Amino acid sequence: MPMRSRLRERVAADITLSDEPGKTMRKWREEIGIFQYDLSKEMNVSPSVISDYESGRRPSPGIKTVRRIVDALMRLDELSGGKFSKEYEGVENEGILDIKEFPVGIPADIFVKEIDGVSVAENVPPANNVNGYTILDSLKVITGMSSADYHKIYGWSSQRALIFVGVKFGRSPMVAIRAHPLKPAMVVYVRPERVDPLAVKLAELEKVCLVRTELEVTKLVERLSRL
Amino acid sequence: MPMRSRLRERVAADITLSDEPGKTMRKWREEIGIFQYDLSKEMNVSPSVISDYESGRRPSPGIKTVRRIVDALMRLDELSGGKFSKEYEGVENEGILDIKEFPVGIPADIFVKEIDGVSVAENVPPANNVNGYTILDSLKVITGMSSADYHKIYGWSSQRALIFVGVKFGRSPMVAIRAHPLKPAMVVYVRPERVDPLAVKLAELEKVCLVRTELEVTKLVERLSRL
DNA sequence: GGACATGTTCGTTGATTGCCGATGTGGATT
DNA sequence: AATCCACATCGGCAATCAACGAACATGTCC
Repeated sequence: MPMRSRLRERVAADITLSDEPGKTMRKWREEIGIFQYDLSKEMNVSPSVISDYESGRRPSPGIKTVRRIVDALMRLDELSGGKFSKEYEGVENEGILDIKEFPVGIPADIFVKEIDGVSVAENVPPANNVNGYTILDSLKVITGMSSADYHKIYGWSSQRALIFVGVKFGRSPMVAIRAHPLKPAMVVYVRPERVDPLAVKLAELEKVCLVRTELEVTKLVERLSRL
Repeated sequence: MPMRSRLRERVAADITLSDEPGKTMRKWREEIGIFQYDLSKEMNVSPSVISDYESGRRPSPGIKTVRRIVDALMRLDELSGGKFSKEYEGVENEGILDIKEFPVGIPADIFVKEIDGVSVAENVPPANNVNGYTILDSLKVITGMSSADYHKIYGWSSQRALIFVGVKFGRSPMVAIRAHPLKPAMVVYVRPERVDPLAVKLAELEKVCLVRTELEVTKLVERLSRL
């Protein structure tokens, strides 16, 4: 239900961090092109409430209020054809199949259980929390990504699971991880042919926990999306 | 003073939009790796305050509070070597020299005055507000940018000023604008040799106001940064 | 002038926040 | 068992927010 668009986040951050949140709220309302009245009706409040915020009488609204406002703005934009939200979709990257952040961290063991995962490396301290995941086409990542783009894999949190599909033995992904300065909390191989002992050794060296799963990718995405 | 990093915005949005802001706050504090105590000292409050938020007793903190927390987190990360904030800098794009959003919209006429601009096109309704600007190297934009990346120029608001440097007659930039579905509110040419009448005509057709300035780029950036 | 449309200002009321300090807890360490 | 450490819990008070509705201001279009 809580749709996660970049626009939504951007507007929320802009208001939250503004010195004059009221004026920032107004900026976005006007940019989207709706009236105080309509916004207030969408939120089920009286129009004066909007005006009070925008004119600065309430200089530090609660985040619940900000959220209601942002979501109302998004809905109204959607109704009028979503001219706005559609403009702000990011460009997709070839090798990255999916990338998400969790609003709250998830304990590693629960994450593993949820994807029917089996731990492969042993000498790894039980990872704490997983804050997000990235699903990668391992071939495309290795062949087709410029080194400058590598950090994109890590999204907003390095404490994440990197999920590789199209893995044969799992050597190259671990080598790539070894080479990169940022380390994930967890690496997942989806239906690998088998797992090379070297990959395991590298995982232990880097202290990332290495997991394999036999789930299909589609199934995997579905499971992850209801976390 | 208010530093504008992508990480900062991301954390702010994440907390503001979270169903459980407390848990989200905790997620980030732990990810950065600091204790409640240290965070509280950085904010000059007692440690129980942090705990109260994180444990959810205060489910809708004001944005002033969120801001203080986020900024304290950023400062603490900076102190410990900025491991975090540095990871999240975006990749630079060749043709884009600078791109910023204003927290509140700025009336177009004030914007023009601020950069010693002179209006060139006439039959254009006085633009409303300018919400941000992008400074572009006109040559590189035309030769070196893939069409998929074009939307990046518009950042977060299409109601913005596109500022072109390295302009000869100003034909190609206007042609490019004509071709693209998104239109800026204003186009600025920095020290053009002269302005082609066709460029003016296109500007009038597209209803974007066209401005020239004789300011140096460095000077321009400086002026814009204190808006 | 009159009738809308859009937005502002303000007094008020109840709910919630912001903050503190004291006290409690569960786990390491010694 | 004694002592930290990191954090949770709670009562309580002042400050602020959330929301309403009525009155007020400006435009602008007959």
